[in-house]
Amino acid sequence: MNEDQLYAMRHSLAHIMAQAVQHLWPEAKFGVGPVVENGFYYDIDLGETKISEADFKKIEKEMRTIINKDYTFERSEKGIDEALEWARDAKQPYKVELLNDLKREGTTLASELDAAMMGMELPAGISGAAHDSVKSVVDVSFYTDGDFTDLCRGPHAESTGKVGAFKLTRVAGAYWRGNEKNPQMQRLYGLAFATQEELDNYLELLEEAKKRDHRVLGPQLDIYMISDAVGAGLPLMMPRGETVKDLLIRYMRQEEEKRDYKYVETPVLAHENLYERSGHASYYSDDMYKLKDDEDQVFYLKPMNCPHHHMIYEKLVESYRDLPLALAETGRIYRKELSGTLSGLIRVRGPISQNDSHIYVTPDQLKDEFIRVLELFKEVYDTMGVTDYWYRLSLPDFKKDKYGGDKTVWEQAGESIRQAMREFGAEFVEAEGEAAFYGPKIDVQTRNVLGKEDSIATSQIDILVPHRMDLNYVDAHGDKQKPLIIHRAILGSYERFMGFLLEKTAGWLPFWLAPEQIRILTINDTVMDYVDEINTVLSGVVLMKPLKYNEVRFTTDVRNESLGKKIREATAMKIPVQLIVGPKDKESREVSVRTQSGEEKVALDKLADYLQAL
RNA sequence: GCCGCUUUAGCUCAGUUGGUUAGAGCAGCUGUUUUGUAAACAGCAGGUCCUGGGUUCGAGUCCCUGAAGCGGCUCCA
Repeated sequence: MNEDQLYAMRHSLAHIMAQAVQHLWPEAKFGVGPVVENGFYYDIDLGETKISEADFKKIEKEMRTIINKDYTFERSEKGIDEALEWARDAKQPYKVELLNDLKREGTTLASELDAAMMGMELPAGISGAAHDSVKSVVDVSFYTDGDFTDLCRGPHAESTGKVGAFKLTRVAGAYWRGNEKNPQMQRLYGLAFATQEELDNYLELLEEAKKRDHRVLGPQLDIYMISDAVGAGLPLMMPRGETVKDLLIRYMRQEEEKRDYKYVETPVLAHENLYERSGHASYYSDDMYKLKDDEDQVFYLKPMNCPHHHMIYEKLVESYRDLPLALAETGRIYRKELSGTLSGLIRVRGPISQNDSHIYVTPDQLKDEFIRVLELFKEVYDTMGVTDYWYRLSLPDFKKDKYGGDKTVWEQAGESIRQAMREFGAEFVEAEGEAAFYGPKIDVQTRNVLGKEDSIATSQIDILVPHRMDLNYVDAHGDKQKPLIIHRAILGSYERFMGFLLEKTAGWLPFWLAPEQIRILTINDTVMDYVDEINTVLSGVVLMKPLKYNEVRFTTDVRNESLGKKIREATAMKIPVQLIVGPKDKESREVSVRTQSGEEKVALDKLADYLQAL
């Protein structure tokens, strides 16, 4: 089965599901029902009636009945006014709304998703997403199977009998047309594959992915914990987690200082005036933790480090000769995230320890400095073993009023980044409407264990705040100029990156980062004196790559337990190097090294070299 | 924040239509065992059934609050 057939099949299942729902709840009002990765969904408004997972059996049964009847999917076309009449007769207000928008604007504006659902007949060469160019829609298409007709562009499977294997997976709330102010509909999700076997395989994959989830692994490996007493979204780094985080911080600082970044530290609080001056207050004051002191002064817990750094810029920079200037900080920030968005280490309220830096440049330094940032991205990600990522160039969508300032400056900045990316040879996609309010940006995108796209880091151009905050330098002609700012976070936040790394490695962090790198497992207590010798050797091992002066971290398990049990426990804690020591090893002055890749004997006097090479 | 689901021992989970002292495995403790590449054996101990209300002769179980977690939506400087 090819991709197109699979698409048609999944899309047909969306119709069949809607049809089944209509049989069970005739008052159902339908929104849109597109194909998504691995399946489909349909948005349904049932008023007060709530569908729960307990209803899935019933719906699936009805779907099977429809499938067994093997109705043909028949396509028909109607003029737009005729279509509107149909939607009104069928008491489908959401379809009426979509058709009205189609008639008026040539598109449904809300998103490309909606356009894909319409039976739009577009003039040749114009895609559904090109809002501005399409102004009239003449005909729309419908598909009918049995007693169910839906506005739809298609294509569909030949008949309801030819739709492969499916399973309803969940129901969720979803705002009509993605707008919080609109009513919330019930979104029914289903998985669909060509065969039952493929569906089963996918379900198994989901189970496997769960085991790699950093929210499971993190607490299991004593990396971090969440305590109800402390609060939601406020993870506590445990000793092992703090070890990893500190190593990451030290490594980044090493790499950044090599490249002439200047480290600073700024307070976690700031007076409200700072955010009013920077312009952040008007965008984000609802999302900042506000504190009032006894003298009625208002402070915020800092939700970003930028304005603080700009104050240091003001003090340090007078002339173009002072540029570029890169200020860096492990900035601890706090954000009042909505409770429903919190998730493990990936989305927290704080602390978010940012690997943050602001690089102040003249306009003609912008491109080269941006390339240097891209080089650092590559260097760091290569070291971390992160290879499956791509860049997203996020540009403004001027139809949103979020984007202020001079349009040509935005365009120039966007073009500089594009140039830099091309010169550097980075692969990237462009996304309209994803820019920050102060400038275009690139995001580093990857996929999590479930295949869902996620940002792990960002690099942004700030073209607005230097004007807002009146940041200046004097150029070669003695004239006052505004700098541009590259705002970048290579590892994003250290917490988030740790979550990402745990999932990517399934908990098997690279040797240099493992909180407990080595565990000595004894076979019996006749080798205690030899264990002391090994301890002495390990105490002298200091790793030099990729982080310099990284003292080796090891423990000893001399408990009165079987070797098998000691191995089992050490492996459960994902300890990369297990040294098994028994009478035979003592005799031959070796250790038995057990790693994920196998077992080998290493002579005690070669052990230090062996570890350096890992 | 919104919609749906979930919350029982340190961990993973059982717990029938509301009915005596709420169960299991692992972990823990005590004893025996000195072990060669993923769980030695036996015994013991361990629980405000998420919080606060309510219905009932009786609530882990039913109803209402709230909290936290999960899946989405919205948001993400």
